[in-house]
Amino acid sequence: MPAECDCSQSECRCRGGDVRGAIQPRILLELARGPACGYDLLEALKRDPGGAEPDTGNLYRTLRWMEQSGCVKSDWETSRSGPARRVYEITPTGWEHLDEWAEVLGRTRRWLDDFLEGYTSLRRIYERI
Amino acid sequence: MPAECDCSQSECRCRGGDVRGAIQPRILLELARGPACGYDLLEALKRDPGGAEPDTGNLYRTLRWMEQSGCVKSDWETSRSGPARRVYEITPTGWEHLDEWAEVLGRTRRWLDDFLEGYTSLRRIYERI
DNA sequence: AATCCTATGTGTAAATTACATATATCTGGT
DNA sequence: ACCAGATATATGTAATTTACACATAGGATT
Repeated sequence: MPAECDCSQSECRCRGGDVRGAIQPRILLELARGPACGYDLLEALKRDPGGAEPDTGNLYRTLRWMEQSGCVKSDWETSRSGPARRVYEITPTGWEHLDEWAEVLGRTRRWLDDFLEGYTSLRRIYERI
Repeated sequence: MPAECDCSQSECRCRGGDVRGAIQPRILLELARGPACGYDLLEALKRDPGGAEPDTGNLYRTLRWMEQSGCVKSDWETSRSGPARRVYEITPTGWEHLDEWAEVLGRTRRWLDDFLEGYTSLRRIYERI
């Protein structure tokens, strides 16, 4: 059983149920709303209801990788007070990738629909016993 | 971008989009339909539309672990012709876990709904530019 | 001057997933 | 009789992903 399982065994495989590699589409969708720096994204993803808590290290590394692959581009912003911020924005390539992610995630949702439907009907049968 | 990406770079993070740890609930749901051995489950999961190709090694290991944790129980079946089969069936504990998985997966689906809705509306705005 | 919030990053352990391989039984064809 | 192929279970480990810990630095507040 996932996430909220409290059996603190090291062999417990009570994790999962969330979407793998979701940090990328989440970043892209956030940037689709407008430019943001890593810290902004971190805060935004924390607020995202139902979404997994983002990991700082992975977020910044993913952003650098996404820049290399052309999904986002960044510029240093020093005008504000406080430490310099690397502000990211989504590129046309990023939009393409977001489109592809949306397709894949649509398929995932359909699979979940089927699974949950199957579950519900089998559960009804089981209850009758 | 996920799954179907063909950029054969080793650093390409074009994977993901599927549900993490899904092999467990998939096994439980299959066993909820009736008893089955590992090979049966393998075939069933292959047929499952939209579901990821199951991995032989992980399937058998997961089954053994699930038996240890009480979700399933098994008996050797030697009556049939061919190699002996270890036939699994779901236990009441397994049903409880399946219920928990269904809850978690329901939340994942809601998150996907929100994501895809956000995507669709932002995409519409982007197109207009 | 100490502490907190903002901000970006690196290092690496732990967990998961993917791939390769080993073993054994039976069936059907040549 | 022998070989290929389907059935069936399992182990070993490489590759990848995720999680956790830590380092650094500017500026504001107390």
